Amino acid sequence: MPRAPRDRTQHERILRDLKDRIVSGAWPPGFQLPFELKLAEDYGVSRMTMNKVLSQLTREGFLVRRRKLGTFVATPQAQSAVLEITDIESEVRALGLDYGFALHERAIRPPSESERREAGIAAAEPGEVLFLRGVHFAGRAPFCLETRIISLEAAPDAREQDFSREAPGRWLLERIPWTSAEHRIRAVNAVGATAKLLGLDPGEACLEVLRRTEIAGQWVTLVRQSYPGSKHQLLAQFTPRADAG
Amino acid sequence: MPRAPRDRTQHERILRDLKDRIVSGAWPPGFQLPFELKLAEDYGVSRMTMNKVLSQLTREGFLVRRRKLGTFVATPQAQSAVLEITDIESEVRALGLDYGFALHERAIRPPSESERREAGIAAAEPGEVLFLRGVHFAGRAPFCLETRIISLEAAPDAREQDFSREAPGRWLLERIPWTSAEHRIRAVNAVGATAKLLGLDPGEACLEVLRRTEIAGQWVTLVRQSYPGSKHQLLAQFTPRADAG
DNA sequence: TAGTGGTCTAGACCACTCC
DNA sequence: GAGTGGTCTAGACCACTAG
Repeated sequence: MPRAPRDRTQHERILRDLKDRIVSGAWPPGFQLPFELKLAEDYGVSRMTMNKVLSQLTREGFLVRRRKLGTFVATPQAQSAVLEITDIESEVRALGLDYGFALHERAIRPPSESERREAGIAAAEPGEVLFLRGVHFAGRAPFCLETRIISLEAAPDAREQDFSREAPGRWLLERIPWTSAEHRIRAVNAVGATAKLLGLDPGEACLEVLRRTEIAGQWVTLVRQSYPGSKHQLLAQFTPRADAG
Repeated sequence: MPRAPRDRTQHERILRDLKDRIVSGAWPPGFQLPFELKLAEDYGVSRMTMNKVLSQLTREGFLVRRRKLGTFVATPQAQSAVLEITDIESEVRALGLDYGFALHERAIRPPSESERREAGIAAAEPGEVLFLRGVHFAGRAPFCLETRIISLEAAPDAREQDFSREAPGRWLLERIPWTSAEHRIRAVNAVGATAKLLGLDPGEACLEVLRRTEIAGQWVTLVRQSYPGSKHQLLAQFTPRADAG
């Protein structure tokens, strides 16, 4: 056939076709596909186009390719979920609620011992950090308690910034290009100030997200966000696998 | 220059170079790149190779491309973390601990109302599900309480399977190719059977992961995993953005 | 209408790996 | 050595969109 009838592009149509065969089980794990050149002929495209499709399916984890041996349907192993975490203001507004932020503490000081450890700051580094603590509101209800330190070396402009109304997360997001970060997610019992600021009874379960962001190996910010456990849940959407990048 | 000296491939070398410029801030958000053809000439490659690089950076969220206008450095917005979730046995063994699984309940029955709702089973569907509840052990300590239902339509072999020793997660993972799934992560206070099976005092915080897996639109399994909050945390590694797939 | 990105081709050379 | 995937080229046409 010379050309596809109603598909957007050639490789899209082939991609869909191959995925269908794999997820339907018609091509089970371990199945050997025809060789690249043969597939290209079968689908009536050039080898380059076929290669594009097969490369993408390999990146996505559907296929395994080995020189001289051929192309095989992969055995599913690791599952990678993509956890989308927008800034909290967007999250609250997406719920159709008014958003607000109230700053409770602000200080410029050297990082504490535990902060050094968690942010990965070398003991030799003499710099100061901007410490912030505040509450995000959804409507009139506390939505999230945020405790954060910001590297004044990575973000010197933060020193002059007034975060009494604007949450630091979005401010940073718009200015600092981050390259990597790390999440730790755990459940804790709310105690003391955390419980009080979130309007919880002591002992209620909280979802705690600890995020460390860095740019090119240097830490930018370390933030701990506590959500009332009963009122919040993180959503993660699965994809077959992350690409190698 | 006719050819690169010591880089694996042309597009790898260009990819690295462009990423460096973006994350270093030399090309800030909003910066307009030279046109594709110009870049290809500058780097001494064909337009196809250059396009491959620019397409990948666009998929990864570093760039935004618009016909007629040009190519621009993207403003970072949504952060997507890749949450790697291996099966629990691997997780436990990675900690250097012995792994064990103990099945507490097993039943074949129609899904309950709430299970229907959470798994997305149409009321019309008459099928039965395999219900399982068991505890994963790390050494002698309870590591995770798992409550699961499996679609006997999607996985008919599960009916004959004895899960008294082997956890159903890995069994499924090796047999059923999944196409998508969804996570809900929240914190709850342990009560009743959950607390007892995990060896917790009532009221202690638990991390609860609810996962729904499907293949080609049909649900396969719905599982609720409860971890003692104080002893477990999820780790998520950041990447700049997920590709569109 | 003109210029950009989006896609595709036919052919080529190389690298790896099994035989 | 032979056959596979990995990469690259030079050129082409198309689709979208700003002006």
